[in-house]
Amino acid sequence: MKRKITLKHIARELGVSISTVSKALKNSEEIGAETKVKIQAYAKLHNYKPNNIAISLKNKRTKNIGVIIPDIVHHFFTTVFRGIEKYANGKGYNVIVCLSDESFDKEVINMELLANGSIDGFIMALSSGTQLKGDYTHLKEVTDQGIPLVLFDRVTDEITCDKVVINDKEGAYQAVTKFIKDGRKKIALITTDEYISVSRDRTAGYKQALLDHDLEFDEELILKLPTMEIDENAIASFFSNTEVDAVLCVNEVFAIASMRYVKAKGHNIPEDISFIGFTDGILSKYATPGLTAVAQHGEEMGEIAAQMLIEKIEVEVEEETYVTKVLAPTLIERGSTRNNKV
Amino acid sequence: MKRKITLKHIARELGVSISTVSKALKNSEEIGAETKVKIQAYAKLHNYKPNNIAISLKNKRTKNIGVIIPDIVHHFFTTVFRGIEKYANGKGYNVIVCLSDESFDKEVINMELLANGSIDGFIMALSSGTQLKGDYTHLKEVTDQGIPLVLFDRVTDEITCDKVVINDKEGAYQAVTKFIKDGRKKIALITTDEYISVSRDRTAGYKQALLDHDLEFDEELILKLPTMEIDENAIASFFSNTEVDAVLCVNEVFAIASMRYVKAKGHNIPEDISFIGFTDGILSKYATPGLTAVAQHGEEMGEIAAQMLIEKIEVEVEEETYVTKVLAPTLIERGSTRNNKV
DNA sequence: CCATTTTACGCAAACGGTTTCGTGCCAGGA
DNA sequence: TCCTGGCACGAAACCGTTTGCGTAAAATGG
Repeated sequence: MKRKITLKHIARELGVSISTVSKALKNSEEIGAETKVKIQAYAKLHNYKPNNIAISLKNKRTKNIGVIIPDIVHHFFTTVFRGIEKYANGKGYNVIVCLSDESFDKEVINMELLANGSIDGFIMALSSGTQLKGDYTHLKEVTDQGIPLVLFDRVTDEITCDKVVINDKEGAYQAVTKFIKDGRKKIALITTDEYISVSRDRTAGYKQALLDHDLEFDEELILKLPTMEIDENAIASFFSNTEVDAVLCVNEVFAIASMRYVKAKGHNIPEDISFIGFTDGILSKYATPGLTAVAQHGEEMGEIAAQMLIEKIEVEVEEETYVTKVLAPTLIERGSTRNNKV
Repeated sequence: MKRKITLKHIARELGVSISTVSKALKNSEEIGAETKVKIQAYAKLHNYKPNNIAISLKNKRTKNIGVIIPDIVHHFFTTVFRGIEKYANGKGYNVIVCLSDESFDKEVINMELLANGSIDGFIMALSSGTQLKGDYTHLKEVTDQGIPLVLFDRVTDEITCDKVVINDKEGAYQAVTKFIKDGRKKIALITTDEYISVSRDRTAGYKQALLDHDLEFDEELILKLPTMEIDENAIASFFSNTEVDAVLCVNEVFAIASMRYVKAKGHNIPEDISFIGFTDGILSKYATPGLTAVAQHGEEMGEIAAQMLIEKIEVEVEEETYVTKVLAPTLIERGSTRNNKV
């Protein structure tokens, strides 16, 4: 077992001082050519690599960024993460991921742990627990310490920091407008509880589109599912009691589960009922028929978040400014809406 | 902006030495009750938290584990990651993720970077690039340095370390046996290139099951897709030229794409053709009909890998022993095979 | 040949902790 | 009064690097 070699080993072995070794390896002008060659050769031979931890301590820079997301199993977060990792890696940063599991407590614990020197900045999407509780002191503490923070997707106005979101209201608006253009009149919305910021915005877009096209807003046409898990019974009773010809869902799982139900009941998609779902993930793509979806551009969002964060980490300014970048959603048309290919 | 406070600050402020503060905060018996109370109160008031980096340098323990996987967007890797994160977090470890993107070079670079002190151990699944190249010197170097390593899913015999895999051969065997019991005779296999260890094992299980049930093995019934991306044309030409009544796919995307194609061609599933896919992911669950799948128990695999790794990190033994844990796959029956519910 | 500059390196502090080993002081015992 | 012991704390080494500064020895100049 060849343990890692340090400057000290090289110095002792070659009979020079540690600082000489350090300088020689940085090709400093201070060190004589002969000595440099000797030291560099020895270092290469023994595969010397400086210890990251020691360098971090010295520089107060870890080259790590912390990513805290509710869940990695959701396709959207996964794509965002990939964008973050890609950009960060290109800039020489590593990514530490913590899953909050939608829990306020886990979010707080993980942040505090990482904030004690392990990372140079955070990228995060708020857990539903945090949004429900409305308590953002853990974020405040982090920003107060001067640790850069970028929020994405699930954000809050309570915290002043860089943010990147898609225009959820606009996405819902586009979807509903598409339904209306296709002649739909009874447009339903399947969503989660209001405390999730994105659901709130999407509901607003839904209402706005109805209003703008002189359709009545009807509470009966909205189904709120309290959890991300599929409640088959709730879906069944909703469709039995409500007459609809189009359904907008705030995520693709809701959409796929609903499509499955109405297909089983003998309805045709998109002839009888159209569907649009948020999140253009793998399910939308491979569903039969393909699910028309509001693409959230997760990977791009991740790259932008990472770019904003690293910018804040690396450049010193006397007066910080914060921006909220709003990405435009894109409607990807597939077979679950009228007049389209499979 | 309240910068992080250090022992030095507290010491200076309270007129004691740094070591006194350190000991007081650890509730050492050496320090007088009065002084301890005073120091602890001050620390709490100013929210003192020790710097992780400094502790890492001192202890030569980072409490970080490195996870290197080919891609996070694949459901299987995602679930494994969740298992790892869950277990590791419970043990006070953070997880640094690097994506190799199926590339040998990225895998090597990321490993070398992390190996220089950033992590206490690695958990990884080999990239296809690495398996294709068959070069494992970067793994060897890591283990030679005494850094614990656990491989999962995509493993190699060339490296001596802990491993956790599912019995891929057995999974394929079970699937094919299921087909045969259902009366299928022309059983196809859609797979990737042989250099991926899991594909090789699954192909072996497929062949073995045919042999054991006196069915002829026919090369024509195997479709090899060179990349993970779906090649619609290859699928179309395969099904046009080959008569099959059952299809085993080495991942769910292949299965879903194939099902879609044969459905579009007017065949009924499972009446005319049955399907089974590996990876029991979200697609299998929400497909219509549901895809019968070989569950790989990713989350469990992740937990076990993390457990094995942390065990190796934390306990010192004079003679290391390595085990390969083989998990049993489970066939999850859904509507894509005969005699079953939707 | 002596003074000055340059070369080539070492010392030591610093990053933020932990921990071992002293050490000054006070109390108690003889 | 002197010695001993324990209490309460401080000094310093250490983890692995970086870097400003000091300084011998060599080179240069006059």
